[in-house]
Amino acid sequence: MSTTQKLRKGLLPVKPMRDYFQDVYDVVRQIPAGRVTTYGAIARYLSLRAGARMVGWAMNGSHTQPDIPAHRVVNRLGILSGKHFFGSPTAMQERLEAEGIRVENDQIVDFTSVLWDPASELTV
DNA sequence: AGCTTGACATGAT
DNA sequence: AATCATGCCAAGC
Repeated sequence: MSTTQKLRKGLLPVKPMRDYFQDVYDVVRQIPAGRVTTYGAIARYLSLRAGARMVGWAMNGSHTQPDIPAHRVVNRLGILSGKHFFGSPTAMQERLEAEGIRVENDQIVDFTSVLWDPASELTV
């Protein structure tokens, strides 16, 4: 059970806020290559009251953690909203394409078929 | 010590 | 159907 989930159930007295950043990273790390997920999906899976925006904020710190495939997280429309935060404007797209995901005009082609929803794919 | 601003999402208009 | 408005919470200013 994640730290956030424990907190929600009252199993933890307080939640150091950085911790749900870790939860987010843990989920992101589990995204299979060639699949993507959304900020909202992660937020829902972790029962984050904070919502999707905080997931995005969490990802802001992901560059410190090397093993985070941040390029596999996009917004609910399949748009590469975070590409601006990669080294080059095309880095995110190139990484996705390297995994077999087609990207057209900053948007993932056939988005729904590559979508990986942790709530349904990751057994809870 | 407020006020604005987000790698978002959803409900209301 | 397509905007507009709001919730969420942390940081920057």
